[in-house]
Amino acid sequence: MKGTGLFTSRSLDSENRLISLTLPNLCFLFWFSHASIFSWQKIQGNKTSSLKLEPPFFASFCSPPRIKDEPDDDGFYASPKEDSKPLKRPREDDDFKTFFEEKGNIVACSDRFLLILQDSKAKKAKSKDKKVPEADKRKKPKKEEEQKWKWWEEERYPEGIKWKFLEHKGPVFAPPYEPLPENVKFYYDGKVMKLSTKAEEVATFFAKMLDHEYTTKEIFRKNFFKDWRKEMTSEEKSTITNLSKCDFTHMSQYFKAQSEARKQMSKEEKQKIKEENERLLKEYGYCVMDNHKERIANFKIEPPGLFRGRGNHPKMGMLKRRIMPEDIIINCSKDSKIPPPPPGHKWKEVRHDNKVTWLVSWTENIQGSIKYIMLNPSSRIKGEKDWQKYETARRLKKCVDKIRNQYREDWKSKEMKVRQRAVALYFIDKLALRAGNEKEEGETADTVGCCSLRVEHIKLHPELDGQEYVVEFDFLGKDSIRYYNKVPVEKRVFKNLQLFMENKQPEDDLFDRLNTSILNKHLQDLMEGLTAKVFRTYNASITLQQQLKELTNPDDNIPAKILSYNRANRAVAILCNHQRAPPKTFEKSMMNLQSKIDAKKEQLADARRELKSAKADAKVRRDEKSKKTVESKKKAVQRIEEQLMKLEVQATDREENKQIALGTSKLNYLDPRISVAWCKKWGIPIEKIYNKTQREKFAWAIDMAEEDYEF
DNA sequence: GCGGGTACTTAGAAACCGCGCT
DNA sequence: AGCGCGGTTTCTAAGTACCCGC
Repeated sequence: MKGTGLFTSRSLDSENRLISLTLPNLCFLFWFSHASIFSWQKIQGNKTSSLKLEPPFFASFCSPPRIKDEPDDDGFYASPKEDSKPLKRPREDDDFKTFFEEKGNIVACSDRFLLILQDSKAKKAKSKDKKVPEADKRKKPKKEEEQKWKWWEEERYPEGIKWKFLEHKGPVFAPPYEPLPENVKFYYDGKVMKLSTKAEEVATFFAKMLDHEYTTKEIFRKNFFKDWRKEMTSEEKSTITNLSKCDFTHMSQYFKAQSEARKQMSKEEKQKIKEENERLLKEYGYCVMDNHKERIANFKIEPPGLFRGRGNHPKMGMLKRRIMPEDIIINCSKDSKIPPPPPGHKWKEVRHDNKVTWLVSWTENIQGSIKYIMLNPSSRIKGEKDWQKYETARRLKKCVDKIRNQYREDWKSKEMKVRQRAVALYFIDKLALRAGNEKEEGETADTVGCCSLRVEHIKLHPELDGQEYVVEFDFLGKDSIRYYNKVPVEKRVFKNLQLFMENKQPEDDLFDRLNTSILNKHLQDLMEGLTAKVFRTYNASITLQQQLKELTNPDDNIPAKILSYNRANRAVAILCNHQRAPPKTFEKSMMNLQSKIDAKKEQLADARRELKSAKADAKVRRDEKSKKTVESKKKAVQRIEEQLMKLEVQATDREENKQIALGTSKLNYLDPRISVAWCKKWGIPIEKIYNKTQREKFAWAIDMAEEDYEF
C-alpha cells in the first residue's frame, strides 16, 4: 500500500473467513496501551465469522489526548437545552398564528396547508407579505426557502412543548389483500385444496418466505401454524392439522414469477408506478408543523405479515395482523384540518397532545407495544434533539475525568451496591456497552446489556496470553449480535468481579444489586442529563475526533484522506460493536476489484516501458518533439499510478469493512460537526462523507461547524 | 423499589434504484 | 437494451429512558 502510508499488511483467509489486520499504530500511551487482541464473532443465525484487530486502538478512547485547554464557551454553540436566552431570530409561528386568527377558522388553516403542499412559493406570498419586515425578507434567499429553513437559528420552545400547530393527512394503509388467481394451487397432503380468503392470505405470507431460513425453524413454524389455524374456517381447521403436509411451492413459484414480471415491466409501466408513489409521497409524506412543511419518516402503516424477530425470538412466525383505521390514534392540532378516516371507517381516537412528537400511533399485536408515525430526521423536531444529544455528550467531556476518578474510588466502597454500580459504569465507559434494561422473559430473544449481564457471560482469567486480570466477555447484545472480547482490567475490578460471582449460578445476574434505573439516577447526580447511553455517544465522538487527528496525513491526496476517515469511522464502529453479515457478493466483488487492479498494473508496466523507450529515443534525437513525447508519457504513467492507488485504497477499505457496519455510528453516534470540520480543514467535499440523506439530516451541522470545531 | 405504560433512538437486513458496462 | 453491482432508501425490530401510581 504505497502512497497511503497507513496500511502495513492485509491478509485474507477465505477458509475460515478471518481477516487479520495490522492497523496503523494508533496506540495511546495510557491505561490500555498494553491491551490485547480484540476479536469478536458474529453468530446471528448460523453465520459464524470472526474478526481480529490488533493492536489496540479500540481501547484508546478512554484516554483522549489532552486537548489544549478548552475555551470554555468559544466554539461551543449554545446547546439547545441549556440555552435560555434567545440566540437569533425568533420563531416564526406567531406569524402564522396571526394569519390563522385573521382567517379565524379551520378552513383557513387547511387552505394554508394545501397551499404549502402545492406550492411553497404561493404560500410565501400569502403569509409573508403581511408581516415580515423588509429587512428580514431580503436576507432570505428567494427560492426554496422552505427547504433551507434554518431552524437552528431560531429560538426553541420551552421544555416539554413540541409544537404549536400540527396538521397532516393521516397514514396510508396497506393495500387490501388480493386473492390468488384460480390456477395457483395450494396442496395439502398431496391434494389440491381451495382455501378461504383469510386462510389463503396468511398462507401467502408463509409462501413468500419459503426460501428464507426462518421457515425451517421449529419455533417459527409452530407460531405460524398456531396463528394460521386461527384464521381458518372450521373445515379447514379440521383438515389442515400438520404444517409439514402443506405444500406452498406452487404459491411460492407464482410470487417469484410475479416479481420477475415486475422486473420485466416496460419503461412506461415502471414510470407509472413511480409517479403513483410520488403522488402518495406528495400527499401523505408531509405535514405542516409550526409554519413549515416537514417530511414524515414512515407515513405508511406496516402491512400484515409474519413476525420476523431477530436472533432466537420466541415469537417469530406469529401473525402480524392488519392494522385498521379503528386501531389508529391521530394526533394533530385542534385547529387543524383533521384527516378523515377511510370511507366507512372511524379512527380509534383523535387527540391533540403537543407534548409529544408523533402524528399517528397504534398498538401492535405481537408484543403489545405502541408504534408511531413520526417526522424525518431532517425535521426540526428530530434535528434539535440530535443536536442536544451531542451537546450533552460534550458536557460529559468536561467532567468525564472527575467521573472516572469517582468510579475508581467506588470500587473500594464498603457497599456492594456502590461497587457494582462502579464496575458496571467502568464497563459502559471503557467498552461502550449498552445500559442493559431488564426484559420480560420469554417475550423476546435472550439478549443483555451491561446491567443485565449474567455470570455465564463473563469468564475471569487471572492470567491469559501473558496478560494479567483478563475478563472474557461473550454474550448476545441488541439484535442478538454477539459481543466477544477479552479485556485486561485493573486488579480491583477483577477482584470485585470475583466477589460478585461468588456463590452464584451461571444464570444469576452479575450485578444483582443494580439496574439501569439505579445507575441512571446516580449518573443524573453526577451531571444533569447524564445517562448510560451518553457514554456511548461521547466515546464514539471523541474517538472519531482523535482518530482523525492521528490518521490524517496532510500530504495524502483526497482518496487516501477519505480512507483515513473511514478508518477513524471504523474504529468507532468496532468500539460500538456495529457488525453486519458479510455481503453475499463480497468474495466476488473483491475478486472483481482485484482483477481491475491487476489490469491496471499491467497497464502501468506498459506505460512505463513506453516512457523508457521514449526517453531513450529523446536522448538520441534530442529534438523538441521527442521531448514532448517523454513528457506526455510521464504524465500517462503518473495518471495510471494514481488510478492504481485509488483502486488499491478502495480494496483495502472494502476488505477492512467486510463485517463492520459504518452507517450506524455515522448516523447516530458521531457528532456531525467533527466530520464537517474535518472536511473543511482538508478541503474534502462534504459529499464524499455524507450522501444526500445524511446531508439533509445534518444540515444544521454543515451550516454551523467551522474548520476549528472541537467536540 | 417495582410493574406497567409511553415516547423516542438505535439497529441490521432487505428492497430498491440508477449507473456503468457489454 | 439488458445486466449486475453498489450505494441508498425503506422497513420495522429492539433498544434506552422516564413517568406514574402504588
